[in-house]
Amino acid sequence: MAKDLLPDKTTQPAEWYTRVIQLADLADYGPVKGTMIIKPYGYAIWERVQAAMDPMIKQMGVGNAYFPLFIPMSYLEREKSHVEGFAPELAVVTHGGGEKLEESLAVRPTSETIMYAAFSNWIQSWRDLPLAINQWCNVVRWEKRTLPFLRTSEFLWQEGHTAHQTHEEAIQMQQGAMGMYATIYHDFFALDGYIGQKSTSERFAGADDTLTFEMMMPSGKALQSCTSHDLGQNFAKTFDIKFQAPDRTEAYVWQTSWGLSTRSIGGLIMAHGDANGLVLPPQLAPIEIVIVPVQPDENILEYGRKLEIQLADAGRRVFFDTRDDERFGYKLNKWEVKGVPVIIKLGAKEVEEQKATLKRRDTGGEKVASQAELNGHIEALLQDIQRSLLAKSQALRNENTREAANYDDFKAILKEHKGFVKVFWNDNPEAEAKIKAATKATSRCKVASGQQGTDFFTGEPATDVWLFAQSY
RNA sequence: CGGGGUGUGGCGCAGUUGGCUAGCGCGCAGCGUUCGGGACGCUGAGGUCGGAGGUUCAAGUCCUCUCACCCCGACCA
Repeated sequence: MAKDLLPDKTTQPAEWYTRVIQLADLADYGPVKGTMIIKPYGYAIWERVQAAMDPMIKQMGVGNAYFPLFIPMSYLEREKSHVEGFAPELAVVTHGGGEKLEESLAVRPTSETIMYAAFSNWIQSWRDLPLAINQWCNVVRWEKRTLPFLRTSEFLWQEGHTAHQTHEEAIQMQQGAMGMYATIYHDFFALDGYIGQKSTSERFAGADDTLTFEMMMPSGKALQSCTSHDLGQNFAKTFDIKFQAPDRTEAYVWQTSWGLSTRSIGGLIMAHGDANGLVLPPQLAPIEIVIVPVQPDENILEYGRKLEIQLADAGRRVFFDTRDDERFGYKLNKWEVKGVPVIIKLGAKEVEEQKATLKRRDTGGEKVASQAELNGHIEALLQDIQRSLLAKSQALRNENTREAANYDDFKAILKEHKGFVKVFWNDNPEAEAKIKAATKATSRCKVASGQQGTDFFTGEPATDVWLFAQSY
């Protein structure tokens, strides 16, 4: 086992995390603070995410486009709360071609403003709606404290931006996007969390309403894993995005925006990783199966090549590790740290019996399959790994969700366990600031409303149920 | 931005009250022996000590300035 190579995950989570990223060859640090070089193995995971999500985005009627990296400062300044939210973390270009620029340019922290200035020109009639654009790109937010994938100064994401005739249609889009994200997290990342609304102080700068997907990490901290915003008509009014309706009246559009970033990979590493390194869900694994020969023996190699072809023909992402300068044990550890879901061990025994020994990464369990049954076994095994990783994630979430009736309970739970604390609460920024100062926890999302209860902080009647947690 | 810490081959580190040619482990290259859970031997390549200035016969080591990075907080997908 590779245990010795890694710091302990529970007692040294930060060291474990950064070390796994290095050992699994996912990423390296860039020369500028907070930047990272995503290496081919790490980027391949992102490509799997893109391959899964891009068709879903298109299915929602959203087309891919590309908008410029540079945004005139005046654009950002048009929407007041938007610029207030992003100003502290902007990277600004002041010089170009050796000369000081007339107007400084922000490196996009998100693309609402530059897109909506264009939307304003593109939208005249109700026939131009809905307008639905997505872009896969990088954005820059000058973060004070950074960690690879989880919080980097530059990160990759997709951002969807839509404009609609009615508020109902916009809300449907907002919810549709969040539904897609939930599917991606469930079915591909094998991660579960809670979907809900953000509080006044946590919502996106410029949005009327923000939906979020909040996941629990093994450390007891929550990770905001993606968001989907109902922008109302805030940007429509500042960017003058109007259309003429069939009844000849003029109206502002209703807008949404939604994004999922490479932070998701950070969540994946934290949530599924173990003492031996990365554990990848098969759906996102660049390599699903690696075949490792016990010895560089020609009979074994020949048999391995046969299995490799057999699996590749069945559509599996398989890699046959034929390096002859690394020994068997070394290779096993190498691939385990990299989180490959299934390792096939091949030795003289397997060749003779025309079998294969399959070892699953998540549990470490082994079984033997004949060559004839191999494809079926692999298929079932990959599905089972995917399923049980999701179940594990759900169990972690459930075990770390506790209810508190009052502020004392609340503080006691956070102190003892961290995790999510479920409470009745009336959304109130001042109260939230006080709670945060005292406990480091903030509201993560509202998960229910229309119930009967008592605000855990003020003791007043409340109808909304919220989750609080410390967050990454 | 506040508190703490670290800068010496690719990585991890040692280097004493200043003293000779700056070491060790891992990794890397070549050759050989090995090969069912991180093998071993031999040979070899690779650093001018974060940077600048200073003290001294002599600086990795002392002084001044400076830069970078890491960890802990406040800000955040």
